[in-house]
Amino acid sequence: MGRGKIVIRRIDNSTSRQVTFSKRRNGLLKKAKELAILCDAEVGVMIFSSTGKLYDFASTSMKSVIERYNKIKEEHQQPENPTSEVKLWQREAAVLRQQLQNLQENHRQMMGEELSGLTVKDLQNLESQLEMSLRGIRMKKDQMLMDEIQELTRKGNLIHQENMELYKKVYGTRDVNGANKELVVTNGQSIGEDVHVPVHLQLSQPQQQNYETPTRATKLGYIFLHTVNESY
Amino acid sequence: MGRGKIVIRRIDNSTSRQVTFSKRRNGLLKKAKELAILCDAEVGVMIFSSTGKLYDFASTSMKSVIERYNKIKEEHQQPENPTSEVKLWQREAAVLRQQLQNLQENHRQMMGEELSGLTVKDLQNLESQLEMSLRGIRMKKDQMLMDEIQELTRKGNLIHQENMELYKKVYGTRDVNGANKELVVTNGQSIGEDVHVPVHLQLSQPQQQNYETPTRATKLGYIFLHTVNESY
DNA sequence: AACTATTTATAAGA
DNA sequence: TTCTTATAAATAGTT
Repeated sequence: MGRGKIVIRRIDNSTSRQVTFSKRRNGLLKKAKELAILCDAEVGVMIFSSTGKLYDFASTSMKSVIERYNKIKEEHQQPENPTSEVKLWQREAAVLRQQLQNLQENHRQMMGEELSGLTVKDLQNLESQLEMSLRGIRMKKDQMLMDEIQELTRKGNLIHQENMELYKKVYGTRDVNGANKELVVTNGQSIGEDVHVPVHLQLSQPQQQNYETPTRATKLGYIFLHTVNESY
Repeated sequence: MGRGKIVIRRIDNSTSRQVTFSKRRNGLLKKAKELAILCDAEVGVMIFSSTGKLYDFASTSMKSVIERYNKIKEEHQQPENPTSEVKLWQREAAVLRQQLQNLQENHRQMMGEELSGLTVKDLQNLESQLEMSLRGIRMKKDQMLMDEIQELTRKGNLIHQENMELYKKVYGTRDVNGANKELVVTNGQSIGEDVHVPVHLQLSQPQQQNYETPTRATKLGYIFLHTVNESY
């Protein structure tokens, strides 16, 4: 229900994720309220953002909802005494510390450190993973550079057109072409209306399989041209 | 969002109320799931129908959600908690949570995910890092495979020598060489005292720069041999 | 924080 | 309950 369809998986971009969180959180809370009113139901909703902030709604009170929940589940939520609260936090810290250690070990392995415990199979998996990451990162980087080039080209064209307009205003339309050359050839190179000539930009280490017998091609005198996007 | 607009007030007709409850309850639970996945949030929803039946969803577990809820509520109830031990542990948990988040972000980037916030420079650094890691991991993997080959060769030689000894004991020293040939040529290939012939083992994707004009080399009839270690 | 083109949810009817 | 369908509502992408 938006400009485009989305798949339900974690949103990578952290800004988008936050924006979506804010929108959908409000939507969820609103719908919870409506359900409670329309259908005479007791509803409780608790939402913790990834930064740990709490957003909640309860049609009656959260205490009541939780108690009713526990009653149905036939469990007991002990009313915290100070001693058990410390223990709670200690357990929390222990869990976090464990997660941190696991992730750190994983991270070190991805950095090519601490490989001693691994089997050949593990190493191969790691290798594949890094190759995949590398491909993604290079693609992203190249795309950014290409976008920048396109943007610069666009701006160049705008300025060029502006110059044309200005020229006409100054000199009229007589002999536009002749005098124009001096204006547009500013940097020893003309900025075309739109650059369609493919440029070989070797932004990343090329993968060998992307080149079909380059030696033969060059031997035959071909000029080996391709756009960056075709490298992947 | 239906055939007609409705006002949010208790639905009088009990059948309609029941039908609407069923539809909207499913909708609410679905949206709760989506929010949790899309935005990496911890979400808990509890719904009691007017007949007292419970429907719930928790992205992690309801126990965890309720505990976290109580934890946060107590934090706010007693901002000046006299037991500083609790605060100590809370701070510890906060620090750990922050470290975990940082590492997770870093890890995702190394996995080629969540690259949207990065500059070209960041991406280049990431790329170099991964290339370095990859080199280390490949070296380690190849070393392990080489070690295994060496170990197998060593064992092969030991067995070979053992066979020689046994042969001597059985047949004495007469005509050792002649009869020996039949014994050692077990697998169509002799296990030498020590294998000094370099073997081309393409254990990893070769880097193009490691090959000096291979086409020319093969054309000239050279057999392109090198040990694995020379690939790096 | 608004805007809107789309998708999604759902009210009503069968 | 379940399906269908017209319409309201939510929201993804954009500005």
